[in-house]
Amino acid sequence: MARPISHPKLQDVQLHEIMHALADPVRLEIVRLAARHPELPCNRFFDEIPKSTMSHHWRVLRQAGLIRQVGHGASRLNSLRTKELEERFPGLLAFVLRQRKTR
Amino acid sequence: MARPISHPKLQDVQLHEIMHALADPVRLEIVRLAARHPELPCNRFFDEIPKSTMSHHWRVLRQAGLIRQVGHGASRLNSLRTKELEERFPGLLAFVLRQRKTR
DNA sequence: TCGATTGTTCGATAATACTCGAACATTGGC
DNA sequence: GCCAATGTTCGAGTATTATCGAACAATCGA
Repeated sequence: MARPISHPKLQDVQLHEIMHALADPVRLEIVRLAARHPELPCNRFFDEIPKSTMSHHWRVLRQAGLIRQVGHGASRLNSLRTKELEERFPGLLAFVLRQRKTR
Repeated sequence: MARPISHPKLQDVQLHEIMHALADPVRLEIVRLAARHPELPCNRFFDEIPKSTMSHHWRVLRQAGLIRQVGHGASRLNSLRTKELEERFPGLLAFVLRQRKTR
């Protein structure tokens, strides 16, 4: 059986933890792609980055409460926790997604 | 004479750098206090934190473009770069200041 | 000029984070 | 069962960051 994937309650997530998760260009790009591509597998669009590195970034985002991972076959489908984030950090996603990709 | 204090142009600041500067509870608190107290000296309200540590945090915020420091006597007065930030990262300050102090 | 105030800089230490290869685990198809 | 696909975990190496005392610099008032 697949082990359960643990996600924090957003109520327990502090703002500085969110900021830390977003303080990396790759993770910002992941968030932007996840916004455009619901149920995004972990390695799509990131062929040049080793999968262990990607796994690390996904875990940081998950532990910060930004994304939710659901096992689906051999894959994990990643989705932004849009609604929950809006309740806990209103305006956060809108702000991040409004920004252009960092040069 | 006082050496000039260097501040980045906000156009050169990238989002992940802003996020990194805000990924620390002390610095978030500094920003919130700076919003309420324009021209805030570096060590006011932070008696329990060593001044060298505070100096470090102020520098991080300054280099990320979040605050501007102006020499004033033996002090440095710190102010949020509110207007410039709103142009470069619209909604950022509003978002941060909307959040409660992290528990 | 002396002393108090304010803050920076330097150096050391500890902690944390990023990257990535290798090995392992899980799943689904054949 | 075997294999390919997907992703995690582990460990190591590197880099960045946080913290803080001590020494230094600048300013102002007496």
